[in-house]
Amino acid sequence: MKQEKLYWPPGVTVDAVIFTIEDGVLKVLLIKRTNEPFLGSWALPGGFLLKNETLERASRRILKEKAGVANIYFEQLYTFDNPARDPRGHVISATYMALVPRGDVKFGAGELQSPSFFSVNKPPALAFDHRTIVNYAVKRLRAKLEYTNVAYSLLPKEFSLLDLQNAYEAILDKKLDKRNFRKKFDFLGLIRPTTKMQRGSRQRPARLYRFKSRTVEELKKFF
Amino acid sequence: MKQEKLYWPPGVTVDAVIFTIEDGVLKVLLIKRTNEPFLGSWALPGGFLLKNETLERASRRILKEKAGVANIYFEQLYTFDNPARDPRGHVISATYMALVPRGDVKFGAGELQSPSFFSVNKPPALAFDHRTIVNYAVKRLRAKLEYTNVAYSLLPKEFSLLDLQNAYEAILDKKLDKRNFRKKFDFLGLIRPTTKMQRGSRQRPARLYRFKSRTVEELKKFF
DNA sequence: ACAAAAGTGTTCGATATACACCCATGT
DNA sequence: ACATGGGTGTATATCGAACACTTTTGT
Repeated sequence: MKQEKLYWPPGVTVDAVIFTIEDGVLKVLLIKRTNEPFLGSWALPGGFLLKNETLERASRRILKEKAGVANIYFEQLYTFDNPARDPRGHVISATYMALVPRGDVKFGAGELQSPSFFSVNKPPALAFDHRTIVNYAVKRLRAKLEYTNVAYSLLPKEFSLLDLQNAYEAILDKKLDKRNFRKKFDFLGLIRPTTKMQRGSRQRPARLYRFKSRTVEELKKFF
Repeated sequence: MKQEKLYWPPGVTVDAVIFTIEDGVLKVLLIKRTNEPFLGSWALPGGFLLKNETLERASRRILKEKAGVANIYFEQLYTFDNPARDPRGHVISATYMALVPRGDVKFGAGELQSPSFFSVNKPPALAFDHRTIVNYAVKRLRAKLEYTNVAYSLLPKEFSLLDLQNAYEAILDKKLDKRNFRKKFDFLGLIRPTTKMQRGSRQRPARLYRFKSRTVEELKKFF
């Protein structure tokens, strides 16, 4: 190919927006950068592709390294390539969104980057264009919640109906009516009651439920 | 950074799925490849990024070169990087979807790649993973049609209600009820009648309408 | 007994769907 | 006159939203 000289491969990174629900709040996993640029800033976990690594494999690697989780729900979001996004030059970032139950996360023992979850409502200042990326991810997650069953991937295997409703309320950022919420899930048939009850609270124990399917399904409508 | 040697920038290309409506059918622009690999196959217009070119700039360049259009609606779709998608090696492709009124398209005069529109329902065999990309784009376009006013970008400035309905039917691939369709648009208030009537048919002339806004707007619901 | 969350139905308004006939024009 | 698409309303079904009290448990 004659024009070979014109091709100029930009750097390719992957950044992961890892969401969880903690204390009834939607949170995102951030790490403290130990390299320039933006040394010391909070940022999304991510990095350059390794040799011959695909975008998806790189995302899985990051999920494993930073959050100790595998085989969870994740999907590609968008590829950001604003020329000003990286002071080092032309670096494009393919971004992924992952959803994890808080209890499944195990931060690496010798992790120097102090990975922590932050509320998406009051996050610290972020490196690069990561604030934009988080906002985009939240928007996508909201949309997804309305026409799929992805909520299963944020909750433990067994959960009360209030847990479920709290997750929806945290993500959609609005109050929902308890009776209508339960009616909707009843109608959708996505979850199944177990025989177990929630333990350790000092109120009436709630029945625990499970999602019938732990793979993504699209629904007609939702909320 | 110590791990520099591990970074291996893959090639980065852009491919454009350019849709239009012609003869009441949803069509996609394809070119005949004049280079290896897949020499002689039909493919989406696209190519490697030029030096310092952003993904979006590259998409605009391709739109201009292959379809002679600028300032039209387009959006990023997805970044494909299946390792088997390109026989030359690790090449990732950021894909864009563009919507153009058929009448606005001007194929380049000395164009060797015979750009032509093909129905998305019976397309020829396509190079690389372009069939997958087209299917993905159709799905996105359908979804978009249901909660935005993007239809404006597929139609000429002035159009009859039947033109509009035909566009929706072509994309959604189902028949719609004429009265309900008009009622919906009436309710949504997206279009405005002009004083002009359609000329040159041998039936009763239809009133011509315009979209009130030719920028993308999100709606609550749609079809 | 009391505090706290669990659990449970009905009414009403809005929206979606189904459906058929007369009109205006060109040939 | 006739063929062709242009244009118009109503009735029903479905879905979403609003709303409050009794029950069960732990302390």
